[in-house]
Amino acid sequence: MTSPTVATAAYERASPFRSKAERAHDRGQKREAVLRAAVRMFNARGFHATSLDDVAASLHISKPTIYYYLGNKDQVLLECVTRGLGELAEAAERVRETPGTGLERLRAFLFLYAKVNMDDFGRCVVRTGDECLVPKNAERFRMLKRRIDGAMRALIEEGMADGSIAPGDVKLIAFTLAGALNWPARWHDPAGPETPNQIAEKMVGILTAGLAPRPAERPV
Amino acid sequence: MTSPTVATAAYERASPFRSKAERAHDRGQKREAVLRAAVRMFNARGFHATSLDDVAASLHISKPTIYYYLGNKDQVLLECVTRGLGELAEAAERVRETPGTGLERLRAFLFLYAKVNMDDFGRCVVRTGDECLVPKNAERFRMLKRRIDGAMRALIEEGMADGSIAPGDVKLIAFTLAGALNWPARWHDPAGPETPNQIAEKMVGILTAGLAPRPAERPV
DNA sequence: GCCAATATCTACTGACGAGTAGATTGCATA
DNA sequence: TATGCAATCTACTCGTCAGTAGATATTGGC
Repeated sequence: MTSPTVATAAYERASPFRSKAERAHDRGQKREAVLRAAVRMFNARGFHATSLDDVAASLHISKPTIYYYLGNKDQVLLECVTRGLGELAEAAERVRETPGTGLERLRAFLFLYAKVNMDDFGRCVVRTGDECLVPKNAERFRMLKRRIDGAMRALIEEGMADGSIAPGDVKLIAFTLAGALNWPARWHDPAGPETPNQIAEKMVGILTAGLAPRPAERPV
Repeated sequence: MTSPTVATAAYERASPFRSKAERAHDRGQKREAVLRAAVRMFNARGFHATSLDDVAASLHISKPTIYYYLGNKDQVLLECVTRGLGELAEAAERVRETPGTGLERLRAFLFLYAKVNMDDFGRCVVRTGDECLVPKNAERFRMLKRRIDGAMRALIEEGMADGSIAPGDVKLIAFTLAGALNWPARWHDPAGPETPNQIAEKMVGILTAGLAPRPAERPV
């Protein structure tokens, strides 16, 4: 954690005296470590059941250090969910450049969406209710979630327009897909046998195809 | 709440003196009211963020009265989720007598499952994590959930066996379906325009058919 | 009219946990 | 080498809340 990782000459790298840039980098690393410890514990025990003393203890530091790096408990949670939602927004961004039909693009998004939800910050988004945050932060949280939902609906509409998705209630379809792909945030065990990739792939397949069997592809 | 509802002669019914049965009935009603108030508040604010003092205040009673009727906070929560899981078990039971293909029977179950999840106790099941309960109760909670999951998987397997459901990973299909149908516990607003019946119906349709359009039914 | 059971309250204890004050240490640069 | 900034700690305050002790009606049965 204290070893410099920015590009420096060898003799500098061995020196115990850190440059300004190195110290800033260190600081960033520590901030990151604190955030990660917090989100893991929030996910494992729930936000209200997690005390900042516990989080601090897991890193062998004291509570004021958390306040030094991240601020109060509410800000910690806000940053966690903002990270998660940022990852989802990035997924939406990446899909914007994906070619293909509406369905193909939606599938690409759903796949990334599912994977984020099996990661620390994504899981936190799913597991956190508005009621955990103070009103001002909760408003921001809702706003960011609405944006993701909007991206998903846009893809669904696109698919309906080009005929690659069957017509239907767009809002309810979005909620159904989101619900199905959020759920792994509750049950997925990173130590389990199946990787997030495999799970995401299969789930997207199930949602695309539906339960009822499809007639075999007919040659044209 | 104090009016007797068991069958009694008219003069008895007007009497301010209640019979043993009537008093027992009253007591049951009160117990029920306390449980309902608790589950509503748990759902609205989360378990940890809800104090029993708040629950008591919402009924214009005092905290010890809750202990008198229901026991400690953990027991209250356990009873809430046990109720919800009881409703789901009842749904599974009812489907056992439903005729039809595996898919038809599964659809019937999913429909009831979705509706329970938009009800007070069902919502509580979804919103409650194992980590909210003391270990002993959490174990019981998990066991009851496993039973519901087992019922769903059995129906899926039945459908695969009779060809009404496309073959696939049974466990993951069950999780996908459960996730999608659990999600309304988070977003559904009973005061909203759509009834639980309508929502449940549409969601089951989406999951059965899948996103991709199906070729029009071909006449044999 | 008295006893026991039922139902409910007020008023407390004890623990836990968020958040802060202020001291301390160590490095960095003038 | 003195000064100031960065990083971290110990030791508190204060509020909240689960859970309890024990008092106080009310009422039914004898």
